[in-house]
Amino acid sequence: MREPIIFRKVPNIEVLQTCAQQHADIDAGFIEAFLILVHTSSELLNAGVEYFHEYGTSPARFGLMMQLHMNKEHSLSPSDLAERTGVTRATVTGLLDGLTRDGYIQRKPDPNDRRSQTVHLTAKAQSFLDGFLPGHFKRIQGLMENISDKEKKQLVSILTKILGNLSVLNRGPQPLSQKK
Amino acid sequence: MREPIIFRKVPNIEVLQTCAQQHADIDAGFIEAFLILVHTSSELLNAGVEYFHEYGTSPARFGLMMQLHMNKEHSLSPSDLAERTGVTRATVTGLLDGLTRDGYIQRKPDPNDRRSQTVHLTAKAQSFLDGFLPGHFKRIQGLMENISDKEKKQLVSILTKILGNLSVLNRGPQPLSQKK
DNA sequence: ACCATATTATTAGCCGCCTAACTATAAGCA
DNA sequence: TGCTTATAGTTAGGCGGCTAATAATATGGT
Repeated sequence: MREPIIFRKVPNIEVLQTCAQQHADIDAGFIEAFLILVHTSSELLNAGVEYFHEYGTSPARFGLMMQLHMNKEHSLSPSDLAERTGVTRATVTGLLDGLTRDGYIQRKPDPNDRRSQTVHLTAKAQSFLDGFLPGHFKRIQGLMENISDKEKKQLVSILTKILGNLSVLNRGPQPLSQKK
Repeated sequence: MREPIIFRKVPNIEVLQTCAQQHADIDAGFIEAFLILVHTSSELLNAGVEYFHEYGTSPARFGLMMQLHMNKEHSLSPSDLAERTGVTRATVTGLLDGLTRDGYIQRKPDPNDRRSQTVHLTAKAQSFLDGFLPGHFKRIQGLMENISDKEKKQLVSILTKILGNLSVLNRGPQPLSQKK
């Protein structure tokens, strides 16, 4: 089976780099580090997709089920799920359709708000998660465990710095009045 | 505009972690580092998607155009493009359809092999790339440039280690005979 | 020279993501 | 009270991934 691609294998790791070299004032080292970062993560995610697939599910579905699983009441509204997993409500609708069809969740009308619903895990989903989670965590741990504590700290610190750059860049030159 | 999501915002950064704590023999620190890695990269990619979008293109289309741009003959077959960008030929067909429709590339029959084609950048694509590339590289550099050389090396070394773990895991217990 | 096999591009259909538009309901205010 | 505005979920349609199947053409072995 071909590995799924989350975000281009690597956006042209050598190509981009060769090209970068033709531009003065660009340090190819930065570009390289960036590409390796993106590449590694994309490989991790691709492998994850395959792993989920072997267990008959997907990252998207798993995300929803985990949110329900971890919630006190074991139920949330579709809007909540969208908010917590970071996708649109439209996307959640589609995913819930599939999960319902396959018997992992159930939608019930919300007694307090007739626009709204509550989503519940079925017994099938519960037992799926019980079987799936230990291996899932072990797998992730296996991917990281020859990383020393010191390296772990370095990694987190560097990544945090990069994330910071991103949000500076995003919030960029903000409009002065943020009208509400 | 809502930020696009490449791979779930973060696969439930606290949720997964809280849950991991309930499993003995799992070090939540590893899970955390993993999630931050994936999260950072996903944010970088999401921001990238937006940036490409502002310029009327997408990472996928950019990838193809770059391959053509960097190639000596300034042309490649769809199969080659698929191979180099790491997506299926079917995906390339679709992307080329769009790029053709919008006037960035042209398909020509391959004189040597009647199954095959050669894909060429148009003048429009050339001038698009000329205008786009410098800012593109500068943007990436801006995301990385408060990372010291030492940190850059640490980052690359750690990521390489993780990549290594992945390929060990993938090639896992290999069948003894690799039948061609 | 021929037939089996491989390769090229395309198609059809699914998934997960998006935006935009719609319906129904709730909430807030004049 | 009734009108306006906001919110919940769905739908429709597009994009970029994928697999599997297809037609046309090359290639290789006997």
